[in-house]
Amino acid sequence: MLKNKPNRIPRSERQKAGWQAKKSAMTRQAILDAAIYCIINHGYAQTTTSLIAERAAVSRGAMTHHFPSRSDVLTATIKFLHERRLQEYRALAQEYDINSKLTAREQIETVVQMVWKFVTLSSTTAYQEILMASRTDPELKRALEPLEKEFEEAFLELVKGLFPRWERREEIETAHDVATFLLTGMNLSHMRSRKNLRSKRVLSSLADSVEGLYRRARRLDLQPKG
Amino acid sequence: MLKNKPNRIPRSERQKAGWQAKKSAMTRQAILDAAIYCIINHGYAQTTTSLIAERAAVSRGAMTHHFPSRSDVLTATIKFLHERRLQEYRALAQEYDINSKLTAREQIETVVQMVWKFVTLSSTTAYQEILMASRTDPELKRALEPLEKEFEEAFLELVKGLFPRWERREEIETAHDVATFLLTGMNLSHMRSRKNLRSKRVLSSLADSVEGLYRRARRLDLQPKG
DNA sequence: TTAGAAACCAACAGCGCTGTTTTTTTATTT
DNA sequence: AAATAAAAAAACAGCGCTGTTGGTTTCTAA
Repeated sequence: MLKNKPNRIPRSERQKAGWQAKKSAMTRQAILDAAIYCIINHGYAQTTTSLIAERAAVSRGAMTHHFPSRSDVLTATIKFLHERRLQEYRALAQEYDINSKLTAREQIETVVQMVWKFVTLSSTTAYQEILMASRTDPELKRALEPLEKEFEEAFLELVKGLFPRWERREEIETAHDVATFLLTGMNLSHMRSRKNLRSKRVLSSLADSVEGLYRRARRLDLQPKG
Repeated sequence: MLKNKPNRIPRSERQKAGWQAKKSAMTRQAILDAAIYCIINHGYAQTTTSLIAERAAVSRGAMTHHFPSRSDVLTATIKFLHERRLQEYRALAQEYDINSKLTAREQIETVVQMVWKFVTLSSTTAYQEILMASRTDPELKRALEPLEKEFEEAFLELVKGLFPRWERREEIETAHDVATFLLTGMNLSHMRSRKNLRSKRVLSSLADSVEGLYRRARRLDLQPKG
């Protein structure tokens, strides 16, 4: 949804130099936001050009001007989503800042909460829609591949930054993999019965796993000739 | 693909009583098989009626006779898939039969392998396509809900059958949840680097988790006043 | 063997989506 | 202020998918 429709912007603003470029960027952004909205609320396959344009409050023709074809919009959208997810993750890492006075266990539980929060974000839903679609869409797959790789690396780096005393790459990477896979899988499952109870137990078991990996890493760090 | 095209069946067979019913069941089955094939190879959204009919080597009109609308085919397909998945799981449970001479750890590793095998089956891929589509398709969601519930229960029952000595419901259910969520998530992730190494480590960590839950359950079983 | 039912097939009409073309509006530059 | 460029809008044509209709073949039962 285009929050600042150009014709609603005061004349003073609209006469400044560079206004056209600003306006263009605005509608471009509105289109990308709308595309993500549609992917989340209607699914990837149902995200048609008309639907995006309508949501962005832009004519389809205007959209064509910025993105000649449907796949152009969607390619740009996945790149934008990629950036947004990185940004959201960094924000979460700050929000769930690990207080150094916490015990190792408490720190781990905090990070598990954080990853869970991230995995249940709507931008993750959008990503999963795209990931699933890419399985049977070669063009999308090609566009997504480098982003996946980059995201994986950035994600791991961030987690490592959260545990500065956790030096061994092997265990922290495994812990990270276990956490994301488990929480992603849990998020996708509907758990049609006793959802709260079960998810609580799963989260606790996950913290146990990570703690086990952490202890092993500490042990091997202190006594490197294992 | 209709393997036994009616006109290729010998006259002797075709003159038996009840032949028409048999033929009808055959094409119905061919349609359902084709639908699953299409969902796996083209994705849920791209699974059109024409595509299914073509794959099943049946005219679209014939298909209409069995399933008046697209959603009729797909509803029948998810029910069929549901049965097939239960059946495949039972088959795996037999194939990976737990030898009672194995240690607890070995038994656990075997079951982890089994669940991994199940999760990477193509029928699971089909299921995930449907699950994902159901998120934004209310009709599909309604049709899927009871099946999900039933499958969850049956799945848990089967796992419990594999560990007769593991009595406490709480831990075995958690172990089951952890295993399926983790393996589902891993299967969905592409792991763009060092896939083999990482997945091996994740599997081993999963076995550790399950083992931990198992040991706790044994402890609490033997000493019930904890 | 024949009437009627079941299964199957082909063709059509309506609809929505995409991509293109044409026209109009808005901004920039000299 | 006029010329040019950029942005936005509207209209159109082609295509594939769905559901429907009318007709043909194949089976069953009297």
